[in-house]
Amino acid sequence: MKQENRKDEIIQTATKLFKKKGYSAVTMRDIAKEMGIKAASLYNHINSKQDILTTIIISLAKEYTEGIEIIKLSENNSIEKLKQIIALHVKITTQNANGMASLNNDWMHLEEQLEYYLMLRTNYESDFREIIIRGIENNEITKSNPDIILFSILSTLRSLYLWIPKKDILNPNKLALDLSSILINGIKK
Amino acid sequence: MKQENRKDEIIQTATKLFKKKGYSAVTMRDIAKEMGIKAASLYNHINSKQDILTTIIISLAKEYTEGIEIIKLSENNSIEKLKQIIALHVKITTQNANGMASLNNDWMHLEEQLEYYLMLRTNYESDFREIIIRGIENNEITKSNPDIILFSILSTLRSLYLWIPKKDILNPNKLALDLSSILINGIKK
DNA sequence: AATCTAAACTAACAGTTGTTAGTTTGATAA
DNA sequence: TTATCAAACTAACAACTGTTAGTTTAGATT
Repeated sequence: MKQENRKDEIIQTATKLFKKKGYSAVTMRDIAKEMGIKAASLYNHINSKQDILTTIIISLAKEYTEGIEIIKLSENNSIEKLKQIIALHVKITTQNANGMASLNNDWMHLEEQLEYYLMLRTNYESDFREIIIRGIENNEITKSNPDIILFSILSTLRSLYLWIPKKDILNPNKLALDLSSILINGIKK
Repeated sequence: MKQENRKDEIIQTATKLFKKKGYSAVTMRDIAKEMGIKAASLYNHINSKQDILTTIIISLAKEYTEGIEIIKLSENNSIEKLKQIIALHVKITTQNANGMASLNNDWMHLEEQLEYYLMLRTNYESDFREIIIRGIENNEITKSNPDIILFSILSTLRSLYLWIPKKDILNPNKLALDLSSILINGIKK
């Protein structure tokens, strides 16, 4: 039977190169060279370059969707839910920092699955926004434009992929706690 | 004499397309088509595709460098300096949101000027970090890992280009104030 | 020993890429 | 009117792109 782990190697290698130069700038020959084989050989394992990108992005998008679904349905208060969202991003990004680069920067090169991806993203942002709005209503969160709060937190979380791989400053749990403190309580003494 | 504003039109058009699809995915024929001319005609005004990218990125990077230089030398306290940095990002991004996409996502495609760009970026981050560290020493800022504070604020500011163009929610001054409040004081009531 | 098969290979394709060379156009200045 | 010239054009290039077809290799199974 076909060894699925060779396919995974290709996806992993592609993901690494996509982070470095972006999807469009990486050629099939680049990916093959990195693995020590010829470009044509890749097609014994994958269908197309486009398929690689789709695999990377959609699987990550689903992880986020499933994660926030659980948080949304939990009984916690709003601040607690925000902390869970922060931990979710730290966890997924720690596991696959390279893939997060594609999710953030190359989603527009999806073709058949572009619309589906956008739906997942819109839903995710809606769920997130809803948690913030409920927090303001419950007097847990400062009365302020929910979109600016959403944007501010989400931007930081979406950029984690750039920082987490750097000289493994911290373990993921400590990072999630520190981030929660800064994003929720601010930095002013 | 050569009309410099035609060159500016090309750079502006390219910047818009670079934001949409990234530098590598945009062809000279794309840029020309958007302007209603042929690709070869672009070369009456610009030297190369690479030159366009360099112009976009280096001019923005210099704006940030000059901005933080002034803030660094001012007599304000640390919190005030942070507010000035936030206002600087809002101002530059409001003026050229499309260009910020290239600065954030396509800097790795710089060639001759890559090293210079990286120097500017490293210096900018060092100045920013130094302001945070002084703030902690002065008891203005919570004792916490300065790199996480830096990362958290800078990620939000670097993502502004994605949000500012959206349905002009706010005028820049109000946005800068709201952002300062959230980033500095947090969101917890 | 013979067969099978996953996974590599070589060779080639049709289309696209950034760019150059040389030419035409049309408005302005002499 | 004529000359000038910025800025468009057509045509072409060599290199590179994703992908396919057909072949070889080498280890495992019969």
